[in-house]
Amino acid sequence: MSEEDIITGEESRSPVSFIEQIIIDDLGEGKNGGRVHTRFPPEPNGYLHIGHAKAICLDFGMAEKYGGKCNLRFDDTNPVKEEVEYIESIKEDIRWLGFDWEDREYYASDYFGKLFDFAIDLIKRGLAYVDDQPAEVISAQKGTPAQSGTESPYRNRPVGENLDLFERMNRGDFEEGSRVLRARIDMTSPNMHMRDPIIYRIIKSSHHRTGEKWKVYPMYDFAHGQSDYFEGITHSLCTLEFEVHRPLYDWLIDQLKTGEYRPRQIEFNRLNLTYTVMSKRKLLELVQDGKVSGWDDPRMPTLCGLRRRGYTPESIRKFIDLIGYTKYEAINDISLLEHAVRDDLNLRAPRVFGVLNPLKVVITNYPENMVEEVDLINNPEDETMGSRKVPFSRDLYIEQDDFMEDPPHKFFRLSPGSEVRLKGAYIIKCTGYTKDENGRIIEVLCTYDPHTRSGGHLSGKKVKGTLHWVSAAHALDAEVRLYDRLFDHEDPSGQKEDDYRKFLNPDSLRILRGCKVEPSLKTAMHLDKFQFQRLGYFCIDYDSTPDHLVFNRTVGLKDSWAKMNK
RNA sequence: UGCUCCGUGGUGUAACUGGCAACACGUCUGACUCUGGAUCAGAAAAGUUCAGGUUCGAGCCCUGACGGAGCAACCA
Repeated sequence: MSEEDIITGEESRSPVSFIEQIIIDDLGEGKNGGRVHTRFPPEPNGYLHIGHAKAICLDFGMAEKYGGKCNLRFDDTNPVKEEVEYIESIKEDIRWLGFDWEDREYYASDYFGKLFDFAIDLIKRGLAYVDDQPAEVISAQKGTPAQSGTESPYRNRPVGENLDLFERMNRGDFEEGSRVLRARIDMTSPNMHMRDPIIYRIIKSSHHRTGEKWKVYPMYDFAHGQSDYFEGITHSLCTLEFEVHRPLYDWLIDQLKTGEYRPRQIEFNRLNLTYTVMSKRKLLELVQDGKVSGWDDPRMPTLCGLRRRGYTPESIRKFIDLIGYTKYEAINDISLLEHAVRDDLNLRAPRVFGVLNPLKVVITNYPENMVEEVDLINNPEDETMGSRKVPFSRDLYIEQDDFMEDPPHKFFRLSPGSEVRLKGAYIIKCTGYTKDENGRIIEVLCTYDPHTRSGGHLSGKKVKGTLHWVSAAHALDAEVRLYDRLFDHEDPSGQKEDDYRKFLNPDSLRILRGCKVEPSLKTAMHLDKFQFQRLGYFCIDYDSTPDHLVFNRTVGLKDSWAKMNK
């Protein structure tokens, strides 16, 4: 595509989001010198989740696509809620997703000085004043959305007094909560945010970067737009709930700007997923209440949780690409996310044999001490991934579900008298089985046909089913963690009467021990991803060691047999 | 009861300055298969919240209803 095509978007028919269209139009009009500069502004008070990924992909994605830049800016204006701990995790997650802010790592706190000066300037221009009233009184005077507010008795305080008071607020002369600085706008505005919003409050906690230097800290509205302005941001993309803040954003920019350049705030819908909660507060509660093992519990929608679950950055980006950006709230089906990982892992995850619920199979006519190495394709979707050798012997394990004593009509697997293919090896026939004193089947007896080995001259023989298996003597023991959706209600937070915690799924984690996996997995590393053939995609958990393998199930394979039986 | 934003198959999104409502997920068939996966072929599924209006023609423009979301933190 030529540069012209990129700007007009005429080359590709693929539809663009309304935001991208705005960018294209702005570029076309030559606004802001034809620059595109975005920013991703997390508050360091929690871990990033997949909703943030939606913002990250937009912020970095638009910059990348239109030859611009995207800054990383920590919105650290509230020292009582923010912690350094989160900063590293946020950076790690953005990098993991595949984005790079280069040297542009900024902090709103970098601008505290300029912000303070701007506040002084507003005071001097009669556009800000110090209010001595307590929070409850100020709040009451704000009115309600349907009822206009009333003016503070301090609203017309002389400039000199405001200047003096504000300086002393910052010096620490006053207690927290005793005074605030307010912008002097319009108490009768139908927009609550324009009713003389508080722009500075006194906080005496130590700040993670500026220490004890400041005793007053700017509010979000007084920091965000100005930070955008200081950084030369052109498109400030945020979620829908900030829509009503936009008039204030613009008002402040109007007071600040000196030339033609101005940043523009545009809002898009946040990401909601079925069967999950997305608010930082709720995620924090789940962690603190021990409902999950931590921020990176594989059931969490956090990026670190998804990573541990076995999701790839590509699959997350693909998913976000699929759902789009609009101006109305939606709730996205988690099955689309699951589709995105399957689709990605299908192409890149090597296939292996793993038996979750082992059932012993003895091939009675197979020589007792013989071991054959059978050759197995690592990935039928990608022959460059080669093949591997897997040991085959007389005593094997297959999946318990793959044998039925008294099978229903369309059961293609093993049952008395039936024949199945052991994938990559032989066709076997079930000749009997034994039960324990409780009537549970503990062993299945089979015979094999030596001519049916894969690649052999009778290997073309048709059988209905193909099973995965492991050689009992060679198999490795493993623990497998099966995850299901954390909530059993589609929209756990949307139920007015019920707390979301009421919908926690009691079976969201099932731990299987004594699983058997093929020996090649001995050397697998943390987060390595595999397809356990016929079962699903699994990855190695952080808890795993070579002597105690632990797998997380990322997502199951589509299972039309299971569906038939529902 | 105020202001702002928004209503398109079950779900998420498309439809360029009005021109036969399209794609994906999901669902259901069938084919193929040494993964009941993948792949392939096909089907069902909305007439665009409703009512008027403008127009040869409206999902798109106008009016009015109805419905949903957001806004009353010294949070972001």
